[in-house]
Amino acid sequence: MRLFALVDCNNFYASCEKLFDPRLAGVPVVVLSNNDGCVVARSAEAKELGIAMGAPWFKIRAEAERAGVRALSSNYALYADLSNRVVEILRGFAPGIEVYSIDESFLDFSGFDLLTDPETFGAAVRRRVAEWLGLAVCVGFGPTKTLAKLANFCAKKGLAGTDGVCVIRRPDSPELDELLGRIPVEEVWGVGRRIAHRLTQKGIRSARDLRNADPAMIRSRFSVVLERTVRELAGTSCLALEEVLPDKRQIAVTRSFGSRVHKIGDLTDAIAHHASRAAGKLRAQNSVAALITVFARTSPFSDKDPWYSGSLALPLGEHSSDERRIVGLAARGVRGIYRPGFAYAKAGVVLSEIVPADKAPGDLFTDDEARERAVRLMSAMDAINARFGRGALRSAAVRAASGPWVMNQGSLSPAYTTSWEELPIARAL
DNA sequence: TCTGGGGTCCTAGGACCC
DNA sequence: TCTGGGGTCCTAGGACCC
Repeated sequence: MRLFALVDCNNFYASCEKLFDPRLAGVPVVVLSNNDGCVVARSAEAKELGIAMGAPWFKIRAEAERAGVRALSSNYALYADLSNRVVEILRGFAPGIEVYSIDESFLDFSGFDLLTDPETFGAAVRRRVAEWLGLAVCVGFGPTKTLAKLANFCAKKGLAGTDGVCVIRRPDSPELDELLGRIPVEEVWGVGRRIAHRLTQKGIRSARDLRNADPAMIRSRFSVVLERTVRELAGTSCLALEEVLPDKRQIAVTRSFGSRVHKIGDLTDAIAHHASRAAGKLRAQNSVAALITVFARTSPFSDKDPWYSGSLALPLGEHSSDERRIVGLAARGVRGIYRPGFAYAKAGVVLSEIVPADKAPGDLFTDDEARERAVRLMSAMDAINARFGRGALRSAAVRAASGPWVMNQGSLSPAYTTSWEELPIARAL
């Protein structure tokens, strides 16, 4: 019998913020996306107030602040560090773990004796994360990943199970049948808005309806992906635990600007910055890329400003992760996409045709010695920046972050756990 | 004034091959 | 009059996830 668990942190970003700021206890808290654009996380109190996920902050700000809501800029240094700590704790519980997202992990207990029932085990996981980190998690167990995810949903919503733990043991039990009947089909993992709409038109409204659908029909009318979801709901495990996350095949760094950009110089600064970040991510996974795409666009929301979107794919000539090549080419590419007279709202850099550095095809004209020197230079640069901070040593094309393109972060909390200067201080009263 | 960012997978269709 | 069969590769677009 296979057994998966999905562990998911409650209101993760909002909980991380509350962890270090006692003034936020009991206060409705929302965390905003980059540029303080949209609500991407809400504390229980904020959900209670009916604040919607994804709501543009500028639209709801006045009303939310009247209701006492505190809004914070996203602090990814903090969330990533706490996420790693949660994962370390979970590793102590499970023989296999897949880190599925910053706040969710799948654990695989297939063929493993839990020594106790899953309910007790799940409670132990919750207790340890709460004691060691002060964060609340919910745990869902199921014979497939899709059912574990569903069990987690039920635990979170209090639909089944108790105290944040829900166990789906047998895919064919009458209790599960009843439960699935109460869950709308769009809550099933892999069913988004579009597919939910099409399914509903066919009379498939609940998770039970979807489980009972004919897999062959689903495959022909929808896709093989949805067919797998149907089979997983019925208890046949189709999705394996992916313990090692594969190298990225595409690396993107894109940002909305803090305010509109009009000048090519500012646009070039932004793109050079993003290219540098992307190249750093590329080297961090020990890969090289052959293609850079740069793009810039105006706001899709504005009725009065004319709309424009330009992008350009630039071959690097040979696979590379050399900061100088990537930043230089991206910055030159800006000349190809910039059109004067537009109010640019967003720009980005995408690296693709990525392969591991040791698998990069060479060609007759490759200067192996120069290439080797570049590799050593990049390692030295990355080592220096790791020690002295990002941007301590950089290409001259990457200027200090200033200008209209720099993103808004009106209310950024300290990097409590990753910077000596920002460690929280406890004082006796 | 102000609306996020970063990914993956699958499919259909076109171009091309013998 | 009558016009095959089988395949690969690539790209764009659509869908999903957090």
